[in-house]
Order: sequence, then structure tokens, then C-alpha cells
Amino acid sequence: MKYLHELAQTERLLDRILELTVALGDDMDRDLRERGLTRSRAQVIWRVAGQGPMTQRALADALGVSARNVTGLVDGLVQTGFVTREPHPDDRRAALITLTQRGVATASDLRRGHEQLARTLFEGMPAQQLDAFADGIDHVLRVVRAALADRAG
Amino acid sequence: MKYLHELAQTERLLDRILELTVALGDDMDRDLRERGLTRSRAQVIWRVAGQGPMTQRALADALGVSARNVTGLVDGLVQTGFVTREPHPDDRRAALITLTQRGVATASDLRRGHEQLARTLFEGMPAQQLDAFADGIDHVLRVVRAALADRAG
DNA sequence: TATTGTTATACTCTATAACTATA
DNA sequence: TATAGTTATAGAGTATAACAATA
Repeated sequence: MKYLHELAQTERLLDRILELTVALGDDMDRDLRERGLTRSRAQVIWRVAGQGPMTQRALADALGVSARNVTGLVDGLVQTGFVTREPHPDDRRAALITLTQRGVATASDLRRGHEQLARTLFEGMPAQQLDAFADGIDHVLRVVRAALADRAG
Repeated sequence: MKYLHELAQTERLLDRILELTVALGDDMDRDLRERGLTRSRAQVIWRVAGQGPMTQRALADALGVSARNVTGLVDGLVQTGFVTREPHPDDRRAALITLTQRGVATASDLRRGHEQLARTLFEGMPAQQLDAFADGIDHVLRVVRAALADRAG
């Protein structure tokens, strides 16, 4: 019976991890929605803010989605005033996705929100527990990555 | 400079947690896709398997989505042969969403997959580390839940 | 009157395939 | 020929509002 008990324990832990993923996602979605953004669109802003103006092709590769999808995401961001399509200096086929003033300001907000979230989540957690927690995350992350690579193989 | 350093450390930890949520989601999506399911539809099967035949209204409340949404999810599950709409014995307005043979078999597969995932993720993790990890998850989950409740007002 | 679930309508994310303009 | 990005088409999740059938 020991085995069954241990299994139930790890399953409960898995459930809490899954619950955490949902709760974290809900929290972010709510925040983004207040800014007129979605998770996918925010990722575009995040990338462009980090790497500077880039083509849609580069965005598609970075995000791991189709070129068509990026067209739609950028359309939405242009309409809502976060980015513009600027002509590429060397390639007339391509456009450089560039943050507007609003886009830049939003990227700063997202950055601060990320810092704030990290602070809120881990403040009051002793350094020792923080380390143990980080080790656990790394362990699980490695396993999941390996499983994904295995299936993709 | 100590503060900045610590902040960067917790931010990296947050990044890994977010990366884990994405990786776990991708892994589950791939598995579900092979079964002809999506995450939303699998949740319907999971609920009905756990609680027995239920109305769409009950499903909508349990999943926290609109009644319209459930209509669409059930439509998809009926078309793909996982559930049927059975007449409710006491209320002719309502239908009881019921698992087909395929639905029951799939629910068992999902259950086993959940056990297997828990086993894979945590096997080889010493009990002590497991406890520390669980504490960390609980801590973070409590904070996020509190943040969500706070915003919800 | 209130509730269950549908139709009507709309937005977002996502994909493949065909096509245009340019390299 | 190859590449960047669009149009065309399609499927899935999500929402609100109006409505029919029933409680």
C-alpha cells in the first residue's frame, strides 16, 4: 500500500502544479486584458522590445508559429496602436515591426510587472527554501523537456 | 547592488516557472491531439468521468465558461464520438452529457496518463526535496490565488 | 418569471495552401 | 529559385445577446 500512497501524493503535487499554471495564466490574462492585450500579442511586444525592430519572419521563428499567424497578430497590434510596419531598408519584401510610443510604454509596464510578480511570489521565502524550490522546478523542467524532445524525435 | 542581484535571481526563477507551464501545456496538448482531443474538450470528459452524467449548465459552472461555449464543446465531442446528449429524466429542457464507450475508455487513458506523468516527473526526486518543492508550489499558489481574489474584488 | 440550451454574431489564435512581390 | 508576407479558407475557443422551450 505504500506505493499507492506515494503515487497519490505525487499526483496531488502534479495537480497543484497544473492549478498553478492555470492561476498564473489567469492572472496574466487579466492584467493584459486591462491593457488591451492578449498573451500572444504581448509576446510580440516583448520580443520586439528585447531585440529591436524585426521582420515578421523573425517573429514567426522566435514564437514558433506560422507566418500567417504573425500577420494576424501584427494586424491586431497595428490597429490597436502598439506597433507599426516600417519599410525594411534593404529588403522591400519585408517590414520591420517597430514599437510605437504606446508600445514602448507598454513594454516598460510589462517589464515592471514581471519584476513585481517575481517579488510578490518569492518575498518572504527563505533563501534556503528558494534554492530547494528552484532545484525542483529545474528537475521537473528537465524531465518535461526530455519528454517533449523524445516525442518530437 | 545586492538587491538588484536578488531580484534578477527571482526573475529567472519566475521565467523557469513560466517556461514549465508552457512545456507542460505543450506536452499535454500533443498527447491530447493524438487522441483527437483539445484541452477544453478533455476537461469536459474529465468532469463527466468524475461526477457522472451532468447537464451543460453544470458543466458551464464547473468549467467557469459560458453556456454557449459548452454547447460548442459538447457539439464537438458528440461529433467525434466521445459523449452523447441523453434526455434528462426530470427536466425536458436539459440534456445529460454522458460518456460513450469511447469516452469512458479515453477517460481511463487520461487517468493513467496523469498517474504516469506524476511518476515520471517526480521519480528520482528524494523525499526531502519533494517536500521542499511542494512547499514552494503551495507558497506561490497561495500568493497567486490571493492576487486573483484581490483583483476580482 | 426563471432557467436550459440554442441561434446569431463577433473576436482571437491557430494552421495549410496558393499567390504576389521581391531577392 | 527562394523568400517575405498576403489572401483564401478552415477549425477551435471564447463571449454577449436574443430567443424558444420548459420549469
